[in-house]
Amino acid sequence: MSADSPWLTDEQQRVWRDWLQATALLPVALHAQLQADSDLSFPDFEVLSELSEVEGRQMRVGDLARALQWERSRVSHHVKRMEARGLVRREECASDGRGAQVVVTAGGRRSIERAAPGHARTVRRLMFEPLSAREVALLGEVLSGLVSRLREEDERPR
Amino acid sequence: MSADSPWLTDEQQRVWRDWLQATALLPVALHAQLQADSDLSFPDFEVLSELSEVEGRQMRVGDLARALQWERSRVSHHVKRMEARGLVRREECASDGRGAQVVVTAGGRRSIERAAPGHARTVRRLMFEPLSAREVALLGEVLSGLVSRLREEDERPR
DNA sequence: CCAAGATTGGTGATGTGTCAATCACTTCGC
DNA sequence: GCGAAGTGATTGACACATCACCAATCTTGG
Repeated sequence: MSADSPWLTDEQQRVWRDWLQATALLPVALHAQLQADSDLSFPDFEVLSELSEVEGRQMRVGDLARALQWERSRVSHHVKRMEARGLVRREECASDGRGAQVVVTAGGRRSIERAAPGHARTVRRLMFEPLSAREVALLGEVLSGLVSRLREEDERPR
Repeated sequence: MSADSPWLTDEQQRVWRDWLQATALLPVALHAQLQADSDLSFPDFEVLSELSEVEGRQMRVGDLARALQWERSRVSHHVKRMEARGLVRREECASDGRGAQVVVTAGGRRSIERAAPGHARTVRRLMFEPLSAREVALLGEVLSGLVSRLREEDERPR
């Protein structure tokens, strides 16, 4: 698979491997930190972060899905598990009978407050502090280009 | 969570979001391409790639795990599923009674041969071709630094 | 008003990944 | 040789993600 078709140059090959490695290992590191400081998984943390940023610490399922860029059903499943662990609560929505509000519980709030500082520190330590300002800027450009290509790709009728 | 503790600068915030986005969307794009050309998932593809590179297209479970940097049990589960779909076969190992060889079947070989060119094209198109040589080089440096920090992190007694 | 269609959220099935435990075999120290 | 420890691989339980589908509700054109 390396000689027959034009695969990747050696350098590209190295970069690609490192990309795969990094994208595999970073979640592991973040998960480990979250577990050390709290009982949250990374997805739990994302949900609670999003909810914590709004007035009342609650949000409709669909809005949460849009904010996180998750599928609705993923939110639904995940919220169910989080509810079972007492991190959030579901409430009926007054204005729309179909709707559901996801509300952070006191326990959920405690968890994310315990987890957040270490999480921030870990992201900074692993990802940003070792980079120069120029590197951060360039990485940003590369990633934002990549993201926009990936979004097009995603929209694309197949 | 943004004002109280020193979280991330606005720029870092943006880069971080794009990182998360990119690492979420790229697998989706690769998966879509693989499904279009073959019946393989990305992990299937990784397994078959690794196996295809060695003499006899077969490997011990543990060696496969090391090559892919997967947990043994992940390999075991995954190989079982692939075996059910006729992509690989397990064989007893002659030299070590505990061991098992994972062998690519004819069907597995057909699948990866159908999938590989499109996969390579997709990686190049999305990841590399839009980047300048300098960007590739810099991305490479950033990633390899990140990977080595993550590896240390992973070793670290906790 | 009301039937048709869209939207919201949830469910079950399936595939995937981790962890802890287990089983079978090998190796090592005596 | 032989028991203890180590190693290779599998398993089961669970967390997570996606997909296809469904029920309830809302909205809208006639």
